[in-house]
Amino acid sequence: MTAGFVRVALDHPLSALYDYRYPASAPAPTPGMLVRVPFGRRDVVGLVCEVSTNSDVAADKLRDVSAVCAACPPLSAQWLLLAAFAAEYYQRGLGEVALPALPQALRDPSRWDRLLAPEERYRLLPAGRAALPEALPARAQALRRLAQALAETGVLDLADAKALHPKAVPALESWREAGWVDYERVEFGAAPGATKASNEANSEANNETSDVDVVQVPTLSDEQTAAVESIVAAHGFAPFLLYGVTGSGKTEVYLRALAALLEREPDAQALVLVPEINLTPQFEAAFRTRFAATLAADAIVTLHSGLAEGERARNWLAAHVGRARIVLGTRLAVLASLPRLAMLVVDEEHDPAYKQQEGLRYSARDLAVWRAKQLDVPVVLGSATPSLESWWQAEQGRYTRLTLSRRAVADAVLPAIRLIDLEEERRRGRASFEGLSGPLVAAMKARLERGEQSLVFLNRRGYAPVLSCDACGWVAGCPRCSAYVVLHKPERALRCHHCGWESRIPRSCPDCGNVDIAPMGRGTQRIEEALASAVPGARVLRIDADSTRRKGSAQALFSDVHAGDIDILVGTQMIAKGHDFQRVSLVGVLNADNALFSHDFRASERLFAQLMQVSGRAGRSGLPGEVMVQTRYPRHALYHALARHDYVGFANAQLAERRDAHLPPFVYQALLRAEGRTLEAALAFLGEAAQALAAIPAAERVTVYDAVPLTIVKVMNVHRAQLLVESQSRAALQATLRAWQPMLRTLRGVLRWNLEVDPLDI
DNA sequence: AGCACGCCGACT
DNA sequence: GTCGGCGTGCTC
Repeated sequence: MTAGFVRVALDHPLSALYDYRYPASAPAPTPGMLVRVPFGRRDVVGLVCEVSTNSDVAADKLRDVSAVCAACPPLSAQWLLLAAFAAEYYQRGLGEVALPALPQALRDPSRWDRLLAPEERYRLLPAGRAALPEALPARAQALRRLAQALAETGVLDLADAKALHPKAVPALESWREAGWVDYERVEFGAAPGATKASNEANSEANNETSDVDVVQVPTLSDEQTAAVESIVAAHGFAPFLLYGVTGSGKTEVYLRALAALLEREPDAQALVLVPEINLTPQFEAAFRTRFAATLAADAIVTLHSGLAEGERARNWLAAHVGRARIVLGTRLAVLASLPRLAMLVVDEEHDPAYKQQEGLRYSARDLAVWRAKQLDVPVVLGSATPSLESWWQAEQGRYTRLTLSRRAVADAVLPAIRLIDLEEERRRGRASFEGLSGPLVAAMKARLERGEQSLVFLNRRGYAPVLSCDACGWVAGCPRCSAYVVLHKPERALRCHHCGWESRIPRSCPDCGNVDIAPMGRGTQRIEEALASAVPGARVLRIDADSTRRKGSAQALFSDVHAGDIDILVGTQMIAKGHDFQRVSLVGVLNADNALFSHDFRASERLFAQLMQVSGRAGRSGLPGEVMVQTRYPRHALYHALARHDYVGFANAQLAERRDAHLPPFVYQALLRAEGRTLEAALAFLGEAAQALAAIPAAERVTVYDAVPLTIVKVMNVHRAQLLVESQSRAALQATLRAWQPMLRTLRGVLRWNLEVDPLDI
């Protein structure tokens, strides 16, 4: 006896939906429901996409839905359309898009009950915090454990309490009568981090995170006012490109526009995307402070991969049920379920971090624009250096451009940018020390004397990128990759940045026995070491992926900088983004030249954005800022534009070049990548793929390039090559790719392959 | 993607 | 004689 059939999407590479019988005893089926189904030999969670009274699948193959997640409201039809669009556009199966977009905890049926049940918990009140430690007899171990658990986080889940003490309930109830704790029952989906902030017992913890935000609301500049007014006045789909120089107060524009929206529409939700996890705490603090009076604390939630599974699921559910009004997150948040989404913001929209580089390779910025269009709502893309794609949209008038041309803080002007010609320094015999030129060292010393901070940017971590032998030319390479291994001095190791392989540093050359093997080139560790002697007395801190490996350590390191405990900060692009350093008045840029001559046509766009971004860290609070760029090509057009802060000139010149060279955004591209045991196998696969493509009718308007090895051909003993296809017509490219995939599946000889639409790295 | 089945080389 | 290598094929 069944009520009917459901077509279910599963996280599985085939695009097909799978039919299951739906039991009559279960609640009526609807699209968007989560179900547990048997699949092959295992049980998986699937998403109901269609409900039907019949099925074309043979009766002996059909199996039953084994459980229904009834407590979770179904995903909306609009969310299903978003998933379907992303699947189609990025050439994936619906299930491959929809299921990974859900929090992991929801994909585990054994956690459904706990996740979706109302949470019962006790909250420690200030009176209890003071009185409890005194009130408990020293012998009462179990009671003390309860009190301690309460004191740690301020709340204690009923289930956890029972695990700590068999008679926890009567104990907690007696504390409640004494006015020490409070009992609360929280509907599922509430965000615990958010409710915490509303409680005075935890207000200290809240203040700690808000050291960078300004509590009073700043006055807007004319340009900011105009930008806010345009956004607020928008109705329907309205894409804005908020082009604002670094420090011009783009965040303030977002805050005002969001405040106006949330006030006008009491149910509306907003999605705010930031490029990386490091930036969520400072945004969250700013948002919480600003909306403390108007929004319930649990109406602001964050979504990013740094959250624990449980918290991520609760935050996701808070958005899904509409309790969260503002969702602040990294790229994965663009796929959150937001039933009343009314505005989207993408901060630093040019940032490559918005592009997912594995699995479903989506652009969160592009999907944000799509969602805005689907829902007929405004979307604000903010950047000091917009992506050429977005800039071109604005040039054509498809996006409304809002310009903030001046820094927001009174007296804060854009920093002076000075190019230091390394060739000339050398010709004139001027002293340089370990890659730090004389003028840069002198400038850092001056900052140290004035009690100001310097920032040194070098996009290369480790001590030295190469270890080589002078005598025989041996170079330390990775045994598994076609790449040099990087010398890491503090860790006393050679490390491959592509596969993680590590070895001890050899004392002599393994080939010829020469003991004079020397590190070549410089990474952040070496610069950190050099700064200690170049600028005596300076407190130097390094921030890069190595120094922040431990969870949460990046936050701690950055707060040292904000607190003024650091004189010179050296680091990779991690230090370039978003941070509002108050005392930094000097930025030094080392070794940026290699990106000038990259074969990747986007390299100069990226470099320009990065240098503008890092330059923007200087002089934000009104101190005169200075940027020194060490280069061997001081006459390069990119540096010229940089020195004039001329994004517009740079962007228009780049666009002209792109147009002449038939490059994006004037063509649409896709990349087929293959991984084989040998390079020949990978290339052969791509060759056959190119032949197969020629047979597709829509491919008439598609250009296929020769298959080429990737720059790093071998990673983890796997050889990689790629094939670029492009077209002036997005539709033709899409149609071609769709017809191509089944052909690719019949080809053999390769370990793996994948298709990427709108690739960023070529 | 998992997870089976299946058909050939080096080991208790 | 088996343990196990990864090629091939299937999952409602």
